[in-house]
Amino acid sequence: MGLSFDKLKKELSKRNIALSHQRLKVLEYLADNRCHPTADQIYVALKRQIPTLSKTTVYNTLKILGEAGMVKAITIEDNETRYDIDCKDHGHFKCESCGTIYDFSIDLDSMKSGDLNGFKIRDKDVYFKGICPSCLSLTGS
Amino acid sequence: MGLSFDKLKKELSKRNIALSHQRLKVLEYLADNRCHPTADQIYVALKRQIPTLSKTTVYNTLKILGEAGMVKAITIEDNETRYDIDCKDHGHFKCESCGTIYDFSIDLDSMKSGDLNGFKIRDKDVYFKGICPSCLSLTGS
DNA sequence: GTTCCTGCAAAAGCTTTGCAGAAGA
DNA sequence: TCTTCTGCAAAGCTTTTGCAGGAAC
Repeated sequence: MGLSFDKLKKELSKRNIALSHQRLKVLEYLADNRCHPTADQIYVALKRQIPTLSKTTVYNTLKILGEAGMVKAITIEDNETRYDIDCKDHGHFKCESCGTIYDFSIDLDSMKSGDLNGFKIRDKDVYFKGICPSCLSLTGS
Repeated sequence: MGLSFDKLKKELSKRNIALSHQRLKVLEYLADNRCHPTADQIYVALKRQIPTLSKTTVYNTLKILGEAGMVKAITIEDNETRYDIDCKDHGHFKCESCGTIYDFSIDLDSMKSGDLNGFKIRDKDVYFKGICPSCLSLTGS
C-alpha cells in the first residue's frame, strides 16, 4: 500500500504507543480508501469487520496517527473533518455539487510569500471549491 | 472602512434582504476587527451594544452576508469557524502557539494546476500553520 | 396586512471526557 | 502485575431549526 509501516512503528514506539488491531485497521482503511473519509465513515465501514469497535477508538486512533504524522486532518468545510493518509504536498478540491474531494498536485514551494518572513511554517493547506467536470456535464455544462 | 455598502445593499436587495440594525452592526464589527473572529466573539462583543441580540441572529447574519459574497468563512481549524470581511485573495497563517491568524498576500493565479482542467473553480483557500515571529522570540528562537 | 426579521428554547451533530473492564507485555 | 487500550455512556460545543412575537413597508 505504499506506506512505510516501519517508519510508523518507529514513530509510535518513540511515544510508547502500540499499533493495535483497531489502529492498524483504521490505517489500512485510509490507505485503501483515498476518498478522504470522515471519522464516521471509517467507523461505519470498520464496524462490519470489528463489531465491537467504538467511535471513541476511531477518534482516538485518528488523533494518535495524526500526532505521529501519518494522517492528516482536512478541514475544507466546517462540521466535516476528513482524513487523508497521503502526506505529500497536494491540494484538495471539493465539488460543491456532489461533495467529492479530489486531490491535485501543486508546487507549494512556489507559493512563498514575502509577508511570512520570520514565520516558521509547519503545514500548508490548499483548498479549492467549485464544480467538478462530472457535475458540470450533468447540468448541460 | 473601505467597504462598498452600495454594492452590499444592491446585492441584498436583489435577494429581498434588508440591511437591518443587527446586520449592519455585524458587518461593522467585521470591518473594524480584522482579527478573524468567531461567531461567538462577534456575539459577545455586540451583546454589549445590543443587549437583546441573540446568537441565532449572528449566525443568520453571517450566513446571509456570506451568501451575498461580503463575508467569507475561514475553516482553518475544525470546530472553529472564523469570519473575514476582506474578500480579496490572500492566505491565512495560523500560529499554533498563540492562535493568532495572520493574513498574507499570495498570487492565487500562479497556483493553477493542470490536474484541474475541466473543473469550475469558485473559491480558493490557502491555509498555513506554524509559529509566528512573536512566539518564536519568546521561546528563544 | 403581508412579509421579513429577531430571538428564545430546543434539537441536532460532531467530538471529547470519565471510567471500568479487557488486553497485552 | 502494571501499563495501555478499548468502548460505553455522558458531557461539551458549535451550529441549526421551530416557532411566536415584533418590526418594517
